[in-house]
Amino acid sequence: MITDFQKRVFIVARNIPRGQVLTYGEVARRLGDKNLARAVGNALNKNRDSKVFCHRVVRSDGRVGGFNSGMARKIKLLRGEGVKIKKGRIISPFLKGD
DNA sequence: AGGGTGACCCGCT
DNA sequence: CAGCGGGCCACCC
Repeated sequence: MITDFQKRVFIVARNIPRGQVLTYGEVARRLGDKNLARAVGNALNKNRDSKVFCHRVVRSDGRVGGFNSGMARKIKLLRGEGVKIKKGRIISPFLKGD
């Protein structure tokens, strides 16, 4: 059973353009509350059917974060979209590790 | 109703 | 860079 909250998270994740990433915190901000970041991860984790785009959601410190199907897979998907990942860190001007 | 969990975030040391 | 601690939230016993 998917909750209304999970639905909103899913919608935001789906709207992330290919080759681009958003942090859990940014997703939370889009939902209205910065502090939802933790709950966002929780939601994505439960939504196993949506594993297709949830890989575009990463941590604010530049690390990829987790993935229900394994983060190795997550990194592969991101690389496949042209996202640069160096030593486990995503290269993006929006993230700390740039 | 109350406590535990987790794909988090921020600040400080 | 690596820990630690506190805060926040939805969800599941």
